[in-house]
Amino acid sequence: MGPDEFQTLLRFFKALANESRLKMVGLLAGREYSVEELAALLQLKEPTVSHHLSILKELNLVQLRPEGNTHWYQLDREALHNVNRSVFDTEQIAGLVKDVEADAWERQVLSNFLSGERLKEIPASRKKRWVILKWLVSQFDLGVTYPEANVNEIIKRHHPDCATLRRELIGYQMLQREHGLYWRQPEAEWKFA
Amino acid sequence: MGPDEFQTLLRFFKALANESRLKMVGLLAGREYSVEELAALLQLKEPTVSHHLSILKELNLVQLRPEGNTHWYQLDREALHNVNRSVFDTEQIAGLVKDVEADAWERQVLSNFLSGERLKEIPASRKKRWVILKWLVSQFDLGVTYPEANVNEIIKRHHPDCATLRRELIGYQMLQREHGLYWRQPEAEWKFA
DNA sequence: CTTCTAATTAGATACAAATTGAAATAGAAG
DNA sequence: CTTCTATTTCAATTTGTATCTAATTAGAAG
Repeated sequence: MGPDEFQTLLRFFKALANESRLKMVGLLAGREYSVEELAALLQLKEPTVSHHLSILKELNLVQLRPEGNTHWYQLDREALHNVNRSVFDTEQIAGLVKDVEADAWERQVLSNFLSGERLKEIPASRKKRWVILKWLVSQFDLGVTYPEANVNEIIKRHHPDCATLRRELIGYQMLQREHGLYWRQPEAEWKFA
Repeated sequence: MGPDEFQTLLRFFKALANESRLKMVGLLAGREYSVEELAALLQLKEPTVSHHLSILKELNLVQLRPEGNTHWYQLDREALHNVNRSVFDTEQIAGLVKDVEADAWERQVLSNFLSGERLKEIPASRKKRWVILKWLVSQFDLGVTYPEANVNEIIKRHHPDCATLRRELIGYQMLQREHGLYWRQPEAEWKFA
């Protein structure tokens, strides 16, 4: 389900999210009504009813049968049923929002805490610290072993407190240490908890 | 389905008839999100997201799982499914509007053309004339035979043109005539066409 | 206890939609 | 052709809702 269908679905909900229109759908499910009759039943003026009917008509929810001056409207059950199926197949709901960028939040955290290559401060909350550390560890190359002095130097390019950040990287197992040598771990090995 | 359920249904449509909320439902169908994350993903401020979530929450469309300061929300598929069933069973839709008075239009026609017991004018359109004649024939008693002079007299209480009205009553077979005597027909015998 | 973080609530503003009276249109009737 | 009726279109008003900033609450961490 793509963005087009999302907009269609949205228009459908907007159409039925109105007391007068929802009542009209209920009435028209029973039998045909003219604009005049609907206006009387719903206590509205004809122009108002006509406006609502045009909205339902655009979505093919109602059908029009002209007879002289009178326009008879009735519900198109088939159209209603089609929308039903496409809406409430819960498997598809998740696909509605393909256009929402999945990592927007992480990019926002980065842009909040970074000033160019410089880390303005270390986030206090674990969730955000995680995002920053992911970025920080990407400054190291995979498959390369670094002596501690080298690690500190790289971190200091971005923030003065290299001790804390190094400890955090180890804690989340983004960086691994053995015999005073450090190397970057693949993402699968990181531990959030 | 009574008026309460109608209002619930209406609130449901209103809840989903909003681009931000519909996207949220789509996202939350996939996994849990915090308010902060949703705000970033949808490019909204946290208070706005909070407001939308409260609307979805009132309808039990989403569930809240607090964890420290973070509030994790996710979709309640069950609730969504329940609404689905109650909505699109088209047999029930007609019942939604029990509260709409079925004869509101006819009563309006009567009040437009009557001034007390007096008929202000004879409606030109067939639909409305039918309503007026139904009322007029109710002035006669069932099972009683009236001579023409008597019929005219009764009609003249409401409108001077008793000839036209008498002819119309006969035409629609609301009144029956034989050998100069008239009597009222039961409603089943009337002919609209 | 104080500080910080995430979420909610309150108040204000701006945008979108519902409703209506008046005017225009299309068809029926005289 | 003119008149009348039902509907629709148009313009203007009102109502309602989404969104924001600022202030408040509840929980965590120092």
